[in-house]
Amino acid sequence: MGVVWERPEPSRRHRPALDRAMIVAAAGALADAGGLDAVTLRGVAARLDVLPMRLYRHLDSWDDLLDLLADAACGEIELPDPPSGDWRDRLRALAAATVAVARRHPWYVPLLGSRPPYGPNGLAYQEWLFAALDRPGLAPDTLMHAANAFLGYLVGQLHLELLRVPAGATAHVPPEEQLRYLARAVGDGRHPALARLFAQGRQLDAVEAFDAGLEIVLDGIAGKLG
Amino acid sequence: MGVVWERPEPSRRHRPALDRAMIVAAAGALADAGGLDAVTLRGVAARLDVLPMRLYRHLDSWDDLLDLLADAACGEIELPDPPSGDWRDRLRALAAATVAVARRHPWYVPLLGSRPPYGPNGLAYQEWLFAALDRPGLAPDTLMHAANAFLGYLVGQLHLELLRVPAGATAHVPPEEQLRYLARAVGDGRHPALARLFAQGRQLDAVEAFDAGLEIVLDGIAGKLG
DNA sequence: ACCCACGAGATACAGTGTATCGGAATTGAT
DNA sequence: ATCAATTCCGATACACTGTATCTCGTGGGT
Repeated sequence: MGVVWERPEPSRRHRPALDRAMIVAAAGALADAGGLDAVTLRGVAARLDVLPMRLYRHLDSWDDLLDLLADAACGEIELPDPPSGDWRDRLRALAAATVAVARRHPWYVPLLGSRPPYGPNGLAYQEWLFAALDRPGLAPDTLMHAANAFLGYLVGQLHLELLRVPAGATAHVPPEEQLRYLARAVGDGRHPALARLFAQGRQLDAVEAFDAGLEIVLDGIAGKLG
Repeated sequence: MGVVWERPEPSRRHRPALDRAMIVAAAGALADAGGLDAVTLRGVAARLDVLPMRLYRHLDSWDDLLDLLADAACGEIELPDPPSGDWRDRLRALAAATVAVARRHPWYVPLLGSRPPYGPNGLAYQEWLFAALDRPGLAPDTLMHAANAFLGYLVGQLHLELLRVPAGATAHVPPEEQLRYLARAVGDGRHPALARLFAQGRQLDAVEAFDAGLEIVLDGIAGKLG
């Protein structure tokens, strides 16, 4: 146990108070640096210069941290206040604010699709969305369906976007080889439609694809809202 | 090391040949039983009555198994051959076949959103989708945007669906308490739109929500396809 | 001034995916 | 048919996860 003299002074009690916000901030920083895999209990604790088990004083479990992290990212989404324009403009603004955060924090995307959006920021987000679509006399079902289509597209497209850019986030397979494989696989004669597109050589730009899809969804919603 | 006599006879060589298909099948069975978390290298090996490291003869890494699993699930999606009806009918059929598999194998949803869809079945799926939308004279960009909107909605909505049904898949929080929390949180006066919907008491049915959203997206696509 | 209870600290455990290494079994060649 | 070579199985070990538990030093209440 060591002798008294060389034991560090118990200057505790003045330690930085360590609250949930600090923990989430540390986790977010780790995620920004190394992706979701990089955020680990011991990692967060180390970044806060604290022993791992101390985090359990503020978290019930690891999943709690993911929920907090997701809601924190959601809180970074800038909801225009007051909302302006017609519902199309408002939804466009909401989508833009959301993708901005998702592209800044790619780790937010899997969380967005896997954690219940019931934190304070998640609720505020939903409130804003429903308020943006609602209008006197609108049938509740129509409202929910429109909001759902919007959210569904948003979440899915963000996932797809993430799948495209590294073109194989799984391993250290160089994107170039991935392309060669695709060319080979698609050119086997049994994928004429894909081969045609592939021959076109037109790479699908992420932001263009997102915007075009969004307009499609908005058009569809417009059909229901009248 | 034990004596020779009590060492089991080396009757090997007649062992079941253990190929990728068996491994994927075992993994799928585990996932069906206990979710994606239940499929683990040692678990799969145990189910095949094989030592864990033997799987590495057929897999380069753990991620490989997830890719194989995703593509296997994708292969379960029944693509009507030949495709029939107009493009709307075809896309509806494709969506229906996809959700059928996703609801049968909930573990497929996260894979769908996180693994590149470039396996043989994934490519076949995409080929079918593009072929279903394509027509002579259609601009390639329009084709891609339509397919993208469709896929984006599909992937996202399936994720949302998964988020709704357990209403908190994260922990053993009883759905009832989750509801009580929501009622409290939404009724704080700062969420009037949500509160209104909540008061309506109308629960969002999964299949109804999916179908309604799909029609919205299809309407939007129709606007682009003319 | 005493006691008690709370929280920090360390260690330990059951898991995960993966690397490595010795030896057995199968294959190919002489 | 015998020997050499190669393949691949079996086991152990490692680094890493999240988490439980147990022991104290410490601070605050009476």
